This record gives sequence, C-alpha cells and structure tokens, in this order.
Amino acid sequence: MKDVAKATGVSVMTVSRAFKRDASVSADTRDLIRKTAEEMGYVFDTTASNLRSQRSGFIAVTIPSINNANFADTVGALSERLAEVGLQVLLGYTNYDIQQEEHLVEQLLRRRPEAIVVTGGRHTVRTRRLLSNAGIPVVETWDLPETPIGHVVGFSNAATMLALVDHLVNQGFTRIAFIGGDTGGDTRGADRRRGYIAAMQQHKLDASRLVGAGQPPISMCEGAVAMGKLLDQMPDTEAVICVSDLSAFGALTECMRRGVSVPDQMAIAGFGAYEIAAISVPTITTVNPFPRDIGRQTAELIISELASDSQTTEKVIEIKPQVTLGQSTAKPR
Amino acid sequence: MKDVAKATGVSVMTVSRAFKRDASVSADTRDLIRKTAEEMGYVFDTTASNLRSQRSGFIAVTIPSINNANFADTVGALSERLAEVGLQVLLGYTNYDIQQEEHLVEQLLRRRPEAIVVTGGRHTVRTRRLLSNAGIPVVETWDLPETPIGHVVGFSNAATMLALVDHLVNQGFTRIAFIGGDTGGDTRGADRRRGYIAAMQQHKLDASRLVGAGQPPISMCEGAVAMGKLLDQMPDTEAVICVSDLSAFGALTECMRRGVSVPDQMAIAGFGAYEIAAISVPTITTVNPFPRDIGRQTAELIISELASDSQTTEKVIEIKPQVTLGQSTAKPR
DNA sequence: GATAACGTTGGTCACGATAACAACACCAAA
DNA sequence: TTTGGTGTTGTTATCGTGACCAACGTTATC
Repeated sequence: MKDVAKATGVSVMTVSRAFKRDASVSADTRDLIRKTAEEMGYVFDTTASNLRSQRSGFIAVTIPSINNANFADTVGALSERLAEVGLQVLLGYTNYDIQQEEHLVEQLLRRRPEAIVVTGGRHTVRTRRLLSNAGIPVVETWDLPETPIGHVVGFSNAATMLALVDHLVNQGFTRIAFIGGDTGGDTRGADRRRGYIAAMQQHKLDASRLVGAGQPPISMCEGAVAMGKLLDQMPDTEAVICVSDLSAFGALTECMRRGVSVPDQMAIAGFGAYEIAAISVPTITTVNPFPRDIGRQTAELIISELASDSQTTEKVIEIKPQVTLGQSTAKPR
Repeated sequence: MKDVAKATGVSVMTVSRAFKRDASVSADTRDLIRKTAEEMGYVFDTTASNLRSQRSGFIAVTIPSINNANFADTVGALSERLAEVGLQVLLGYTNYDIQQEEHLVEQLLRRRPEAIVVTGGRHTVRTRRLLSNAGIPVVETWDLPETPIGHVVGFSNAATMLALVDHLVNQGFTRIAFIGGDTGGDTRGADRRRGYIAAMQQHKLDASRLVGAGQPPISMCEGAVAMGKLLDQMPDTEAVICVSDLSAFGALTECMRRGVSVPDQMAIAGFGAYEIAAISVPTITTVNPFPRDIGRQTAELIISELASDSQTTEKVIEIKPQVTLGQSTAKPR
C-alpha cells in the first residue's frame, strides 16, 4: 500500500480509503489509485485489515461431511447469501464426531469469525463453553436442540419420522422396519430412529424391526447390505424407513437384485429429498427438510444479528419438512 | 495474551511461545499458561499471528460446485492431509464460470494463502496474471492444461473418452452417442465431448450423435431428458456415453421408464465412478479419475513446496483414470 | 467579507501477535 | 574458578492496515 501511495503521489491513508466501498475519496483519485494498484500487481491484504478493524469477514461453519448433498445445499445457500454482503464462509468437517467438532470449533474461533454455524445440537461440554464465550452469534442447524446455545434454524428429526410412519400406516402397512441410526456418531440419524420407535408405539405397532447400518456417512452400499439383512432375518416385513435416501436407494437396488417387488412386496421410504428419490424407478417416498432454506434463513439471521449493534434475544426458526410421496410406498394391490 | 501473561506472572512473549508447538518453554510454564488461558476463556488470535509471521496457514481452493461428489472427494482428501500439518483449506465456488473464478481468486488472494489450488485449466487472462504474480505455489487440478500456470495434478479428460469408445467398439457397438459437454461453462465436460469426437473419428465412426444437456451442473434429471431426446431423434443409437455418472443414471432411468432394455437395446457409460454407478441395477460402466488421489497428491505437492525454501521447478503429476466395467455396456446377445 | 459547513486528504498510532536479539540461571567440563 | 553450552525468559520493534483527529481548499450562508 505504501508503494502504491508513492506511485500515485498520495498518502497511504488515501490508498486505504480507495479500497473501501463507502470511504470518502474523490472518484478520480480512487480510479487512479485502483488502476495503479492493478498495474503494480498489488493485492489488498485483509489480514492486516482484519487485525486493525477487528472484523474478519469470516462466518465459521461446521458440517459433518463435505460429501453430502444435503449439507452441501445448506452451505451453498448460506455462502451465496453471505457473499452478497461481503462475508466469507470458513468451512470445516467434523466427520460425525463431536470430539473432532470440539477441536474444529477451537481452530475456527482462532480465526475470529463474526458468527459461527454448527450442524446439529449435540456437543461436548467444552464445545458449548467455547461457543458461549466466543461473544459472537451462534447458530445450531439441522436440529431442534433442547437447550440451545444461541440461535437455532432446524427441524425435529423425530417428528419427520412420525409423518412417515403415519403415511405408511395409512397405506395399510403395519410391519414396518427402520434402517440406520444405530451409532452415536450420526445424532440426527439416531434421532430419526427414536422418532420411528415413538411413532410406532403411538400406533401400537411393533417397533423392534431395527437394522443397523454402521458408522456414518451411511451410503447406498450400507443401505443395500442392511436391506439384505432385513430380508434374511425378517422376511415378513412390509415396509422400511431408511435413515436417508441414499440408503433407501441402496435398499431398493437390493430388492431389485433379489426380485423383491417394490412397493408390492416391500415399501421403502427415505429421508432428504435427494435427486435420486425423484428420479429412480420407482420414485422413492422421502421427506424434504429444505436444506437450502436452512442455509438461507441462517444467512438472514446472521446478517440481521451483525447489523443490530444491541444484543438481541436468541431466535428459534423452525423449518417444517414435507413428505414427498413416491411410487415406492404406493398402496399394495 | 497480555491478560494471560499478567495472570500467570510471565511475559507476553512466553505466553506466545506456550501456544506454539516447538517453541522453547519449560513444560511447567507451558502447562500453567495453557491452564490459565483456558480458565480465562482466552482463545488464540491467528489474525495477529498471521500478520506478524506472514504465514496465514490457509490453502485457497476453488471448485466449480460444492455439490459434486467428485470434487468433494478431492477437497476432502486434500483437507485431511493438509490438516495434519496445520494447514486449513479456504474453499470457494466458481459455479462453473471463469468470470466468477476470477473474482473468487482475487478474494482468496486477499487472505494471503500460502498456496492456491484451482480446479480446471482454463482461466481468464486476469486470473492467470493474478495467480502468476501471487508469489505462492499454484496447482491446477482435474485437467492437463496446455500451458500450465504452475504445478498440475490432473488427467486428460479427452483421453478417458478414447478409452470408453475403445471399450464400446470392442463390445461391438458402432452407433455411439454422447450426452453433455455442450456449454462453455463445464470445460471438462467439453473436453470429454471433444475426446469422444476424436475417438470416434479415430475409429472411422460417425461422431455426430451429440445431445446437449444444458448448463452445468449436469444432474440426473438432465441426463434423463437428454436420453429422451436421443431416443426420439436417433432411435437407432446403440450406445451412449454420458458426461458423468449422474447423467448416465438419469439416462438409464429414462430407458427403464420407456421399456428400453439396458444394455440390450441401449448401452450406457458414464464418468466419475460415483457410488451410483457401482450399485445401480444394472451397474454402469464408468471411468474412475481417482478424485481422492488428486486431492492427496495435491496436498503432498503443496507440503513439499512449502517445506523447500528454494524455488523448485513446476511439476506435472498425471493421474491415470481407469475404466470400470459395468453391466450397462455388456455385449448384446 | 466573515463564518460555518462540507468533501477530501494526511499524520499518528494501535490492533495482537512474533522475529530477532539479549540476558539470565544452571550445569558440566576444563 | 573459569568457560562455554544449554535451556528458558524478557525486551524491542514491527507486520499492513484502519480509527481517529487535524487540516486543507472550496462553497454556501448570512
């Protein structure tokens, strides 16, 4: 900046102002400075700017895995909206592990983000303390925690399962199984499994048809393996809810390989409204948690929080997921 | 840090050292300082550290879209390896647009990354200049550019198509179509389309069965629509190569809906070795570009470049993609 | 013509950490 | 006792920018 100032014949301060949006510099001076800087190959240094202004322009975000279309959608929508106001997402992955999350949160906070978004509502004690003490807006997403740390933009994973069970029961199914949610790592998957059990009990149905799918991320292959177990061990099962659409599709392919007709011999439902659910043959009944909405609303929340200088009260924005019917749970003839 | 120093009764410098790995502080002092800092809720500020030490710990990475399992795999492997040496990935999305890439690269360089990884080998003139002038290692991935800016970890998209066409011709197919790669945005898709044309000409076959799939990202739905067009307009086509596995699967579902048997009436091949290719019924012939290898090798390259103080020569690491045979291109009876 | 107000520009210092160097205590070997 | 080495700690100056205040020339107002 000093070199640019010298080359342009102005002070360093004026160069600084030329790179800020609403600073008071004459248009001529600004253009000249910018042109000179470009020619000299000067690139503005936000590191120093951040230190001096105590504003990093970062919004920290943690997701379990980058390789998940749902979380990717949320982060995508979040990034797009935040970019419009000059904020940049600083992304980290927890691998579905709250210990790794703790370490990640600490790393992210060192970068002095202006707000932090975490996926899920279960954290270590230290993570909660770190987030509370950070002095920045905290948003928990993809969940409705019992005792939120700060703001919440999420939905009840358990409640979505009630909606699915209701649908299956309405279609005439009673022997309904659940695949996934068996490990502690995927807390949202475990919530869905609990939701399935509660919903079945509410309908006075047997909720013991549980098939594990192993460690998250649960992909198509795990779904296929789990469906194999289900068909082997509980062949009279009429319908199955899978922890996600990917496992549901895997389960569907296993049925196809074994000549089990879907939905006539086995109805299948998933979760997440992935593209595969809408295009597979048959289409798969699923639940849309509107991941992009979660991202967009989180962005709006953060933007308004950063704009208001006063400490506002914590908000809980509940997303209402929607069941999308597919051919995979049509009424058997 | 000053407060922690006061509370512990040491100098600020000693506190600083207590937070560095290999700094010389007595174990007792370090433990005391860390414990005190934790109790006081102090979180290390990397912003200031970066400014003074002129090391940000950031590796900038641009990918076309976050919502793509292949790029996600590359970034995942890259992040994991870099995290081991204390480097953090700063990720940005170009939306398959080299203008947006230019803007993104400028934004990222302002954060003073220690190296920058870009996906693809085609950039605006200004992007090339920015990258060249940045004075940090530059790695282009997922491509083999004719005139690289710096290092390269990639493969020839065109060559993979030759391998696929060879395979299809060996299976006895001659009327082979190509879906996708019709827009300028997806430069890798366009490269594959060119590769298809060259390979067909090499076999002295008609390379005019081209079906567009629109703007990237090309997903399953676009594949299905394109297959519909292909079946309508060129019903004598025997086989089709799709720009990606997602579009290939979409094309497969369209065949299923229309009662077109795969592979007997229509053989289908994709690209990317997505999980769907391995699990769908039938399984889909595809090409594995080893995305995690790209990420891992890029990480190793960066780590070694940052370790060597001298300016080393630019390296080109060529990944050799591998054709994975599926049932979707089995020899027709 | 005097005064105030405005837009623009410059000078100074601090943001929170670290590089570089200095200095100290301690111990082993000469 | 002296010397030199080792390990640990402290002091000073600074990284590149922006907040703050001061000052300039110009114009509006009375």
